[in-house]
Amino acid sequence: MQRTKIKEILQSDKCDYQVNVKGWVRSFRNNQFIALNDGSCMGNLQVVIGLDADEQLIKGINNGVSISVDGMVIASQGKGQKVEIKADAVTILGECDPEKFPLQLKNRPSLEYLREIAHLRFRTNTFGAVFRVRHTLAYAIHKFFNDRGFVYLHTPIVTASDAEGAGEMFRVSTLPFDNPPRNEDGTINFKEDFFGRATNLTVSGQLEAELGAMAFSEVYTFGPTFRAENSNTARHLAEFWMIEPEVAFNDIYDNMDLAEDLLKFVISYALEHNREDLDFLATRLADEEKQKPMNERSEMGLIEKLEFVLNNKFERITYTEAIDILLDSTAYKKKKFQYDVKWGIDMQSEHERYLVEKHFKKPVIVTGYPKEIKAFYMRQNDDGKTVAAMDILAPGIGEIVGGSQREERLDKLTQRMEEMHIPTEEMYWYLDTRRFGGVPHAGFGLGFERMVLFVTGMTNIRDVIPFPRTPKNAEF
RNA sequence: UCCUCCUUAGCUCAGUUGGUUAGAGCACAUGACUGUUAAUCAUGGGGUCUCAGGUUCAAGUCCUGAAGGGGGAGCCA
Repeated sequence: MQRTKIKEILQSDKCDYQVNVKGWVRSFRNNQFIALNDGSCMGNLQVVIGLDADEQLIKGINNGVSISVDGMVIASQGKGQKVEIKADAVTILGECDPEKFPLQLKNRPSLEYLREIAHLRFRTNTFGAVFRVRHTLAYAIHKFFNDRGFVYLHTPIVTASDAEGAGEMFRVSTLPFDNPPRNEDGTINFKEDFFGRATNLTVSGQLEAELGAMAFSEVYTFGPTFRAENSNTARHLAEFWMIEPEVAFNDIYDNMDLAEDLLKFVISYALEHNREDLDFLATRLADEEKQKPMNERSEMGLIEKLEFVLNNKFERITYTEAIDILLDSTAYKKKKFQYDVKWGIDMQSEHERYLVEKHFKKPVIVTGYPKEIKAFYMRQNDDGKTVAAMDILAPGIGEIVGGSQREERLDKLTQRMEEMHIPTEEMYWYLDTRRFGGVPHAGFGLGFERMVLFVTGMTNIRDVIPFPRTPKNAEF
């Protein structure tokens, strides 16, 4: 008999039909009631075993065991669920030694502990919900761009350029570590390496995406990104996923609209398709908040927050306005900021948090940053001081999107590259787009895990990627 | 990388001013009960108190160092 997904059975009120279900035992009560979960949804299906069941079978049914059940879906006699399965036959597919099974759900294992057994944590309610939502968000991103006629461009994972200066890179090499070929001056001879040159894992697909946009008009990338920074925070990973749309003929304002539309679309898509998971995560978050002192609790629940974001326009301010707001704040006047505020600084996270969480209390798009603190490819504004950059700051997360209108004027671009000591000869392929039919264009990078954090209400980025890679940690 | 806190049973955590045999809940085993919802009740087994030194008559408790983890910061998405 073909397997029926538990989600399908729980979603319908239909009764009195024969099914087969397979899944993992979450709890076994009273030698009679199995709570069975197959990952298709949050809820467990109650499987009822007759009291006359085989003793060996009953002994074998522990938490974590995988089973196959044939039986009749009936209206439940007990409270707590509409339907249940009266089992005719139960087969144990894979046993699970309860003495050794590290996942004991009744102990409410901590997120930190579950991170150490990340290969088993999918079998918990929290991580089940998180990764179903993560899937939905990934799908919604592709749907959003596909519906708008974007081409999904696969930019390379292995790259030779270190142009963007986005951070420390992981070297890709097949040279022997202990005895690499050397040049006469003692430096390593990468001409003998696999690619015939020094190569690294990508830190961004943007530059390549720009090339695609100069032909397809609108493209996006969605792939893994690698930063070898020694960052030990709840917001950083060495391997993370990034979405980078790049659109020809767009200016910075179109770019802001696109980013805001994208974020709102994927949030609404998740609310629509993963409501049960999000409700669970909202409850989990509310429980966690109860542990905190009053003044640290957030004013809104998770669902409320997501709906608020959907229903309100993101605040749009310039960097100069942002600095003025900070200078005018009581926090600044009472010297609450650890770092000083003045025009030209790269805003610290305490400043960004003030703007987003205290002043505006919603996502804020900041534009027009000083050119000194931004990348070479950003379009220079007429004031000669600022560039057409935009960062979207989200409450609780900080920078979730970073983007800009790109400098399409060849002379201005090469001049800026020279000022910042970026080799223009090596970057000929990038500059060619400005030489041969270049157009104004804009794009941004959206950190996927940061978005998953925002939507799920989780607080540590290591809990929203299946197998986190961070300094000193590449287990599993 | 910096600051700060933590590490006690398989898990979550108590452990008093340094003082005899380190406790609880859950999990596990055995038995009872059987429409349960983190089932319940009884009984039982389970400890290199993270590791290495040190102070002391005596260290889970105090000191030094190391490892791992949390929170905050920097870098950023």
